[in-house]
Amino acid sequence: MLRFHNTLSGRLEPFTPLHPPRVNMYSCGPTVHDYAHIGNFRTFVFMDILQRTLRARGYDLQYIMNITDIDDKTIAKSAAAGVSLADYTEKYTAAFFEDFDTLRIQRPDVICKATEHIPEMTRLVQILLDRGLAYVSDGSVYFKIAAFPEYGKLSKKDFDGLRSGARVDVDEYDKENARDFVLWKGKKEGEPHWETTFGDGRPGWHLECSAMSMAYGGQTLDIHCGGADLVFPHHENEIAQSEGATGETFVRFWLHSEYLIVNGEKMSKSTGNFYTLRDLTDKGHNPVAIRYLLMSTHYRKQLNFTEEGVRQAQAALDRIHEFVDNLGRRKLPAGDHRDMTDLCDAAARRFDEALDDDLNTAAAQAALFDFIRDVNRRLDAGEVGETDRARVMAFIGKMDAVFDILPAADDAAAEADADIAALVKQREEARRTKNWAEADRIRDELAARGVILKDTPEGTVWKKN
RNA sequence: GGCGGCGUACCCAAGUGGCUAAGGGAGAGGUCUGCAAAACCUCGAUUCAGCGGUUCGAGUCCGCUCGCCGCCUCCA
Repeated sequence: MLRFHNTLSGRLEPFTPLHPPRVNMYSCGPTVHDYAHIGNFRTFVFMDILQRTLRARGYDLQYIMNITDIDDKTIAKSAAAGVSLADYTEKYTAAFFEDFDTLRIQRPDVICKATEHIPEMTRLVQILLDRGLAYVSDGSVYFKIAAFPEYGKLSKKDFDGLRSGARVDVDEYDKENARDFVLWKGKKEGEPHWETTFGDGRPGWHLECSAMSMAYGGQTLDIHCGGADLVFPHHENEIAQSEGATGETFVRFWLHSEYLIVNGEKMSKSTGNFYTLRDLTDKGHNPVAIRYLLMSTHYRKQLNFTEEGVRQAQAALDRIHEFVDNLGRRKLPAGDHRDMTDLCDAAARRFDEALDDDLNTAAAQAALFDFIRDVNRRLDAGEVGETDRARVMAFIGKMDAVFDILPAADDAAAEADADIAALVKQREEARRTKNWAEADRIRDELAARGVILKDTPEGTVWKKN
């Protein structure tokens, strides 16, 4: 039984979609004004585990993600760079999905850009105006929080005091209440704008997620997720806009991932602890190790990202890879063992139960390592047959459908260096004739090239360091 | 000030009242090996920030103290 922590209730709840097996899931994507950083990817890896788990459980998932390609930052930066907004955001949108590939994050089924959904947004604004939940002021349209009593239910904030009391100074816009948020920003000189019946301008940030998520996922979404920092005000505002317009529950399950911090403090460019994925891969870190590290802490707990952590993750990853390689090249007798069948079944069950429990990836990793140790023990004892191997690999395949941490087939091919293979063969011949001096010479030569040799009962295998 | 979270071995990290506190890294032994390396196996917390309390029983619940962090403004 799959269950998730719902931010709305603050509790773990059994997950059931509104219309099984269909699941509509929306997550807040990037504002494409720069390269995404490692903190962003913590959240996107979490979403990746979420979508893969849902698919592994047989759900017919439609995963929707937006691209914010118009906002203050994108407008300002594109202008500063002297390129069009579209050209500017296209560059960083492409970079964003390149990073997805690098981290093996599966792409959403629907990727929607704000600028391509202006009609959906203006329709939503008009409905809110018609229903008295929004008002025009000084050319812009604002959502009237006082008209939506449930405002604050997601972030557990009480705005009663603020509504009647102190009014914060509002310099630029004329709002009835300081907490009212902008739906539609009035036209400004030099900024992109669209014509509407309630005034020319451009959408406010919160609007796009309500409009696009409902356009693709319907009035009531099964899951909406994002980083914890979006709970307020972004998601709170989405609820107000959406439920205000439809009168229906907007989202049934809200899932939020906690912050990633770096070296114990919040990532910021000024303190020099700000990493993009590219910074880390340039330093030689394996992106799959980064992926592994990002899923080794539960998503609702802060993760302190360090390069030492990446190294530890790489070591853990190596152990898994080693296990699969070793199992693959062993010569095994035909047949199977009852004990091995039970072992595989139990591992698969434990792995699934861990993920079912609010995506407990750390516990799922532990299940994997326990399994690896148990199989290694039996391998040493000669208690693993060909059929057992197939069962082990079947579980490994199931695991990797969610974790996606095993080497891709073409990775292995890329490593197949004929020159190295020839030297390894020469050394094996030297060893066969007990020409130890020559064998050691070749070993040293390869070591100098970063190649590590492993003399196994099945022959010598090698890998690049 | 309001809301929320965290503090488990040298490091990372599970644990959502009840058999001997998962797992990974590092470390220490051992097996294999021509020697190595790699790999594999084994061993590592009478103890869960501290102090009280509830309970037959608490790392797990309650209270207080100390330390750390997030949100309350754009932010994954």
